[in-house]
Amino acid sequence: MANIRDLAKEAGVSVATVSRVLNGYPYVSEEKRKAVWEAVEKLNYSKNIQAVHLAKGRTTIVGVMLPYIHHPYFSAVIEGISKEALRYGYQLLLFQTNYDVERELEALERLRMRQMDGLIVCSHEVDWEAFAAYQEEGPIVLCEQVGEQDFLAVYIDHYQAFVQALRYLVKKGHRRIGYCIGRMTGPNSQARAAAYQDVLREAGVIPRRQWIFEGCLFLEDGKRVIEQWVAMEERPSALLVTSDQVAAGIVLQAGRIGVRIPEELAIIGFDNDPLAELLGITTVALPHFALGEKAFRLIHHWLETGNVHRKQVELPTQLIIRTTG
Amino acid sequence: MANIRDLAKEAGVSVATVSRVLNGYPYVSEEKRKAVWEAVEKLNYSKNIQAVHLAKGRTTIVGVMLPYIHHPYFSAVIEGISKEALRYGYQLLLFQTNYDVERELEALERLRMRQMDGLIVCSHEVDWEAFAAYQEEGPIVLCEQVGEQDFLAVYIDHYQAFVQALRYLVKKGHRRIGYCIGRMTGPNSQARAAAYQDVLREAGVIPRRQWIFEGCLFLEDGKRVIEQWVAMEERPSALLVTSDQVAAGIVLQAGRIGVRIPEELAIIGFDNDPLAELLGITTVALPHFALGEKAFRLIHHWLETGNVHRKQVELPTQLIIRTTG
DNA sequence: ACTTGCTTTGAAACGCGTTTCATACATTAT
DNA sequence: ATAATGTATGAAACGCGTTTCAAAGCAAGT
Repeated sequence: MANIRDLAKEAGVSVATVSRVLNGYPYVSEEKRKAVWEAVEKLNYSKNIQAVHLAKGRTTIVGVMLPYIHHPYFSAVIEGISKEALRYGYQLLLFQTNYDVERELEALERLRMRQMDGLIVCSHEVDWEAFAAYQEEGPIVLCEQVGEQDFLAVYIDHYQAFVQALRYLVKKGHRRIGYCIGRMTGPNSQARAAAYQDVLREAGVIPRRQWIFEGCLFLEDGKRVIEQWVAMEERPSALLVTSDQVAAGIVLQAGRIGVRIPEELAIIGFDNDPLAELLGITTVALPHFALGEKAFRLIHHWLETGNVHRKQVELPTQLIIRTTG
Repeated sequence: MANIRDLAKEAGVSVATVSRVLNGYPYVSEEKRKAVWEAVEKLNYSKNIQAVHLAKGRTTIVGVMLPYIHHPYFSAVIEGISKEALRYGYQLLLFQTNYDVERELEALERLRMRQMDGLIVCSHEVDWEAFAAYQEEGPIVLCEQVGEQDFLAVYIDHYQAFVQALRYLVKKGHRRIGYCIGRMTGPNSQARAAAYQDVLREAGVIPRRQWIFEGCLFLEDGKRVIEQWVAMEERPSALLVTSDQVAAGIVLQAGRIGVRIPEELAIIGFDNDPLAELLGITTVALPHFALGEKAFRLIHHWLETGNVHRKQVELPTQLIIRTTG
């Protein structure tokens, strides 16, 4: 394939003139501009974008680090990120790490190698020290609460969301409360664990470790939870479920085996998935799409203005009361 | 940041020697190899990957063209693609086009500009001519049936899947059959339309245009469909629904408004989503994850071997009989 | 008439890593 | 002893587009 020197030769001009024409810069005569476009046509020329990125010292690519995609949270966040990326003419490069620390470090290394201009971290296993170490390489946005740490972040206050839902259950009279969660590690999960401890102590109730159901990510996990619940001698009367998909699995399977929701077991989900509406699941709406939108806007703002002020943006949640709790 | 020439100077060797060391090539003395690594550490050196891609004339990136992510089909396909990409050390660059022809052409242009080594097309609006025009630029895999066209493809025979499901309904005695679908354009949708025409004629039944429900992508769309069905004077007794999410929406909303499934309306979904199992939806299992896996493997095989034989791979489907049909 | 600013154009450096080819020396085979 | 092959190393070209700086000419202002 033809390169810019071939093109210049064909048009009878210099490579600088060709570059001016291709990039729409001024100070080129009409005659020479025309000759260049004719040469482009004749040679079927396209720029090599690797050379452009090398010469300019930047790309129009933002990396996205996430464990996997096929989960409503991650696909909603990416949808939000993508909407803004399209708007500003950026591409997204996926780093699907499956919570593997080596892979997460590899993604950070790619930022350093200038494969992309910034990185959005949807969820991770690696310590914050790793992000701190790579901060100088380009903007990194974390989609989690980072406390006093000097990171760019956009987050949902899962602690407060959990507090709100737990207090609602306590107010309804529940004293035997458990919860379902995807993972126990990670700051979002630890915030929820802290809220659980705090609110139950506040209500004078001892939290029960066996009423915490881990590894709850998908619909099928909800099925497993209700079966475990049935098998318990002493059962919680309410469950907070950190995914509407899982809550739906619980509600649907409860219907099949005759467990009455909310009489025997009250369910509060999170996300406000369409399934929650159709199944009447009380849920805490989490703005995942907006989280993605904001994460991209933070990176874009940094890249456009060079403003390296690392701020944290909180997004609101909302308890939506339906029939399951 | 330091470049390879800085590094060479620091180590007291040539850039060729540095390159040999960094890439693990032979014919470098131990003494000089050591000096290079010490210089890497001292200067905190990382390669610029744009320069590597330019020099080598290839990347380790594959593009993925899709309309949006937040849909079970697309997120399952990407999961399959990602699994294989990780395995072979590739990154995925997303092109979320929302069926916009300009954006789809832009993605093809990026292949030509060598932004990535190949492109997987999950779904598209642009004509096959566009893909034919860009075929010389690198491997393009289409995730659809391409007939006699000379494209690399991996596909599910939606025509046969529809035929199988329709014949099953006819065998059960249904004569008033409709279907729900996401889009009417695109080869997958046209294959289903053809199957609908063919099987109903074969059964001596006139197909009804008003029993075809378009724009059915998500759960909420299922809710709308059942409400439209209720409002019909003459209603189909069975619906094929090309997404289990939509089928679930129909089944759940039918439950809420007192429509008996399958007595009043038989439902057959597609995908074999976990929701289908929990709701007892009869469904045709579609191997979307495997589709993604295979699509990536086809591209990878081409890139590794240079074998440009454009084959088409069909993946099987399976009717799973539950309670809704 | 002279000075300043704008326009036009191209040579060559810059961005940065890989690869090729030449040179010199050492080892092995004949 | 000589030829062939392997080892070690570096100069410079290659991959390809952007940008800078110099040179020349033209127009406008003083």
